[in-house]
Amino acid sequence: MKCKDALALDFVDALPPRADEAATFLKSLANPHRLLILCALAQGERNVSALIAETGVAPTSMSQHLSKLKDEGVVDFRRDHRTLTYFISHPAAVEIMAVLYAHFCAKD
Amino acid sequence: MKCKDALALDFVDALPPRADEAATFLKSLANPHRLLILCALAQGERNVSALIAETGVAPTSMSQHLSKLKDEGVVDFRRDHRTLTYFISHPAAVEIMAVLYAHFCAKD
DNA sequence: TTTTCAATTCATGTTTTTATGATATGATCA
DNA sequence: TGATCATATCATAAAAACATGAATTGAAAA
Repeated sequence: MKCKDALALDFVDALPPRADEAATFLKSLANPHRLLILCALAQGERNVSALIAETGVAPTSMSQHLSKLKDEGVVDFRRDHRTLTYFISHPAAVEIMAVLYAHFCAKD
Repeated sequence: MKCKDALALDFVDALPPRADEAATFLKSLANPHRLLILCALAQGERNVSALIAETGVAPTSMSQHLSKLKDEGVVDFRRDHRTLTYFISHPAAVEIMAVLYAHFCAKD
């Protein structure tokens, strides 16, 4: 039995009871602007102004996206002087981005 | 430099141009019913009736979810007699479920 | 060839997501 | 303490997602 098969059988049983939770988490990543934000944060922590400049997302929209990511535990922030510095706080987010990278960018 | 760091720097550059595509794909997984469907299909191919019985999702809703998964290339089907047999056709879907399993089920 | 059955499509209403402009907070600097 | 700057919240509208019942398709069996 291959490792991959064992894994498949495993999560097939364990995931359904957590489907709501898992779907809510996935949904918090499933937006192009939030992926851009997370790509920026994957390079290192950033304050909101830097994220706005780097991604082109409008300020109000940025606040809402960050708020949603924070609610879901994907990011967190710390206050630095007058600015808020955000960073990725959920390792699964990075792992999922790695899967997306492997399948949407590294194919060729 | 660790492998993880190299990966991070890599997808940070390559993913943004594909953010729309990647987000659309993630969105197609980001629903509790569709996760249930995919967990069932991860065990092996299934026809629609079996999926309905196994997941408790209503027929019309099932059709719509399968249609969305098919549009995004996550599943495909083949016609067997009078029934349609669906199966997972996108390896990234399984990889993402594995990440969800690892973080939402295998913590304890 | 008529009926049956698996599955889809249609039509509709509800909820959720997203964007945007205006306003508010709250820390800092003059 | 009054102005300024970073960021968040409010209010609203438009778009997308989701669920459900009714009608439809199309292959197979009677």
